Amino acid sequence: MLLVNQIRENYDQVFAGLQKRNISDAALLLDRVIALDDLRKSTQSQRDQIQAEANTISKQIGQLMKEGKSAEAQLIRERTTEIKAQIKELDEQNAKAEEDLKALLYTIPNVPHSSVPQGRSAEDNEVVLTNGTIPTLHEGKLPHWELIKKYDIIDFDLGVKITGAGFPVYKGKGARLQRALINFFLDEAMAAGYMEVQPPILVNEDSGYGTGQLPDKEGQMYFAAADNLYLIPTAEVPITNLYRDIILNETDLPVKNVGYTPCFRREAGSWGAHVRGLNRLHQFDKVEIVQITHPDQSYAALESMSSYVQGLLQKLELPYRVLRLCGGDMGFTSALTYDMEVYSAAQERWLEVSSVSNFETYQTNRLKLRFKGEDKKTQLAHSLNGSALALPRIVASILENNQTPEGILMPKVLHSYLGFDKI
RNA sequence: AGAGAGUUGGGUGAGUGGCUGAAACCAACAGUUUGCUAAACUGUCGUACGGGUUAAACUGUACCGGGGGUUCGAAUCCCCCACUCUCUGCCA
Repeated sequence: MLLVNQIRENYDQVFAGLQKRNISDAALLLDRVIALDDLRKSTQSQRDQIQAEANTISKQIGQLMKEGKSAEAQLIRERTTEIKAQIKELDEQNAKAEEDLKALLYTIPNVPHSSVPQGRSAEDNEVVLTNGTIPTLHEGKLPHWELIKKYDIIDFDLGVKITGAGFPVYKGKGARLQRALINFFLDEAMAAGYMEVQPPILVNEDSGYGTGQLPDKEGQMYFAAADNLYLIPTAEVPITNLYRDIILNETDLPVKNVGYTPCFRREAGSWGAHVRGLNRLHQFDKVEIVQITHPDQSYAALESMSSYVQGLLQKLELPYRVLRLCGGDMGFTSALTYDMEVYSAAQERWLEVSSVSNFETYQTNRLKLRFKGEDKKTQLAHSLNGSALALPRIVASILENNQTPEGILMPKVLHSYLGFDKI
C-alpha cells in the first residue's frame, strides 16, 4: 500500500498517477487519507500524554507503598480511575482511526510510473517492440488443442475425470516438454545470477496480505479451509514473502531469486471464447523471477528482467512483442509493467506469457521489507517480479508455430533437455 | 491425532507484580593498543508511531509469539489462539 508520507509529500504526483488509473474521485480519497492520518496522530498523541501521566502516578504509588504511606497512595489512586476511562476511550478512537486508514489505503492502487501511458483497457497498451518472424504455416494447420489430441500429448478429458475442467494431464512427450521447459528456465535463471528456491505452494493469510492478493482477491485463490491456507496463484507470493518482516543489509541487495511452482487460479467467471486449450487453466506451471533492490536500482533491474525474459523467447525462437501496460490495464500493485506476448500462429493471436513489474515500495510497505544502509537508516526496499516463463501458452505457441505435416519440430535449445527433436 | 514442555532483543539466555526496554555472555560495529593478524581494553549496539531540530542532540508512548482480561502498575497472574519441541500413534 501507499505510504501516507508519500501522499503528503508528493500529493500532486500521487493525484496525477491515480488519474492515470482513471480513478475519478482521487482527490477525495487522498484528502480522506490525510484527514484520517491527522485524526490518528492527534488521538495517539493525546493518548500518549495521558498514559505518561498515568505512568507517573503508578510510579508514585509504588514509591509510597514502599515507604509505607498507604493512605497517601490510596488518595492518588482515586485519580487513576478517571484517567483509565479517558485512555480507554482514546484507545478506541485511535484504533478506529488506524483501522479506517488502513482499510482506505488498501483500496488505493500503486502510483504509475511517469512512463506509463494513459488508457482505459488493453487496447491502449503501448507496443514497445516486436521481434521475430511470424511463421507461414502449411495448409491444414491446426490450433494446439487439436495438435495435442493428434499427437496424444495432453489430455483434458482425463483431467476432467481426475479433477475438473482446466486441469490437464500431460502425457509422454507432452510431459517431457513440460519438464524440459522448467529445467531450461531454471538453468537460464541461475546462469543470470538468480538463486533457486523451492517454496511451499500453500501459504497463510499473512503472506496473502503481504503481496496484495488479500484482502480483495481471495475469490481468485483456492482455499484449504480446514487449515486456513491458500494455494498460490503465483510463486511471487511465497518467494516475495520469504523477505517479509526483514531488514536486509544494503550489501545484500539486489536479492535475486528464481523458483518453479505450479500455480492455481480459480478464474471465477472468466470462461468464454479465447480460453480454449492451454490458453487459460486452473493449474499451470511457471518459473518466476523475483528481485529485491535498492530504490535507486529498481528501474534498471526492471529493464534487465525484461531483456532477460526476451532472451528466453529468442532462444525458444518464438515471435514476440513487448507491451508497456497503460494505467487502466496495469495490476493494482504495480508501478510499471511490461507484458511479453508470443504469437501463436494457428490461433493467429498474441498470447501473454510473461508480466514483469516493478512494485516500488507498494509491496515492501506491507511486507515491512527494509534494508539498512551505510548511514544506519532503515528504508523500504523495492520489489519486482516477472514470469520467466509461464508454460502453457509457451507450449501452445511452440506446438502451433512449429507444426509441419511430418510432425512438430522442437526448438534447438530444448533438444538436450528433451532427448528428442520432434513430436 | 493424544499427552507434556516451551515461545524474551541478531544469537545463547536471566528474569514470577513496581527500581526491567529488559541482566549476562556471544556476534556485529567504532576506537585504543599493535610491524601485520590475534588477544586485551573502551564505547556503540532493537523496532514502530509522535514531539523536537536545517540535520542531530533530546524527548513521549508502545512493543518480551498474537489477541483479550485482572491490577494504580504485567515479560511476570488469568483466558483464548497460533507456532515450536519431546514422547506415543500414523505416514512418503
